[in-house]
Amino acid sequence: MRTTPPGPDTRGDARPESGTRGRTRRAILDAAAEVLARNRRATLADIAQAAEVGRSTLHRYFPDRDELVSAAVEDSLAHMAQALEEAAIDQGPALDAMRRLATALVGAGDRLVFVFGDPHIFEQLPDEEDDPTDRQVLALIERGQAEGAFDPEADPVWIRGVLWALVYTGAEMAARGTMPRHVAAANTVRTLERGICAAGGGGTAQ
Amino acid sequence: MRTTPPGPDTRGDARPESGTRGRTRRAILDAAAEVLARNRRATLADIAQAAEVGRSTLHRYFPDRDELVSAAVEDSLAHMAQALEEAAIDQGPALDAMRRLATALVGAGDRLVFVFGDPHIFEQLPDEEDDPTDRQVLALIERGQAEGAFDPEADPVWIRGVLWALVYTGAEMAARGTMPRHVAAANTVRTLERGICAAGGGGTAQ
DNA sequence: TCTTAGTGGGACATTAGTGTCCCAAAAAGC
DNA sequence: GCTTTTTGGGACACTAATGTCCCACTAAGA
Repeated sequence: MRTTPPGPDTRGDARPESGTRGRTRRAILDAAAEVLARNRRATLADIAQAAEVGRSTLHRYFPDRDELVSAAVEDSLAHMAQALEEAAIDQGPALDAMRRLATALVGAGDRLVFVFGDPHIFEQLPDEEDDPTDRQVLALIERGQAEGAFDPEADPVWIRGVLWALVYTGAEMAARGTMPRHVAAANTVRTLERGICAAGGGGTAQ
Repeated sequence: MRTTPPGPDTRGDARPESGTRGRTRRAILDAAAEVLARNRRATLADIAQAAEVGRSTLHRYFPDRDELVSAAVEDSLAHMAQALEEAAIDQGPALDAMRRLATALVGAGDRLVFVFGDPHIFEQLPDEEDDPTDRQVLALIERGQAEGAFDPEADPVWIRGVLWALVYTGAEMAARGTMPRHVAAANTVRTLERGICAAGGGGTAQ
């Protein structure tokens, strides 16, 4: 007599990820971010197909759509958090830190587009204030302003918005194949630093 | 005996928009852009409700979802085209033209978010190359580079991407109430001109 | 090799969204 | 005022998407 039904073993947290299961879960989450980034109305069947997984397998891992989306969001945020971790943005000059950050985030590609491309998802993120990733970014911005590296007159919240928007643009262009990733990253950094104007007479700011 | 069924009169193009019908159509298109900008999975019922219109009325104007979306996209593009027209971006110094353009577009708000926020919609726009709006924007960028106002080393396509991204950010913040519209527009222009760095030591490009 | 975990796919039931039709009532236009 | 247009809502059929279950098959691991 079998006591446990087939399918992924969810009881307890003892085994975090057993080989096969881990890989399947990965594949599904990756596919979800990729597919949903491009089409918010994609069906579960679309996602399963992209993950090269049966639709029933997908349901085995994520009982319903909401759970899948939540998990994919969480996973994507984790990816970004790790990219941010590796960029060590609390170290060195703020300008350099920002460069590392932008480069790292452009590399996060689809996941960025997925999470921030959909206002609906975006709005119901675990309170912005509480998100450690966001805190770190804001901290960097404020540090940069204090150091005199970033525009002191601009609202930090605005700068954060700009940062995400430009990184998003870079990630999107890279994902779309408009330009190779490293070029996109370089452009992002360059634009962050000087806008789109020529070196000399650019900022005739009021 | 009545020969014409109730509902909007679509025969011929004689009468472009009879008062009531025009207003209803407007309301639906506005609501569609607004609602879809915030939630791509919104249902027709959601849109009808936002437009303060019965679901059957909505169907009367737009037989199916695809037609509604197409019409809403077209309408939004028309709005932007008009904003662009009013900005007269082919006149005066490129820098000034860009300021006018950015300001005008931030004002387009939801419509911008609607059209450019969804890669799925965005990708199936009438060939980018053929879109006159886009041509004008690219022309402005190239003119700006020729005039020495815009960064001559940056790819015009990249600059266009940046322009849309920052305008989008401004529009979103205004729509979300984070800051009043005119502040958002000012921030957009300022960032376009000088990035996020302080005036003096900013662009230590590479 | 043998056992077990994990999978794919088919066959459903259920639901949510879509699209159609009709009719009484409200609004617009005269 | 009266006529015509337009509307909202209900009832409906239809479809796509979701979620559940089962079973045979395969890959992984002892």
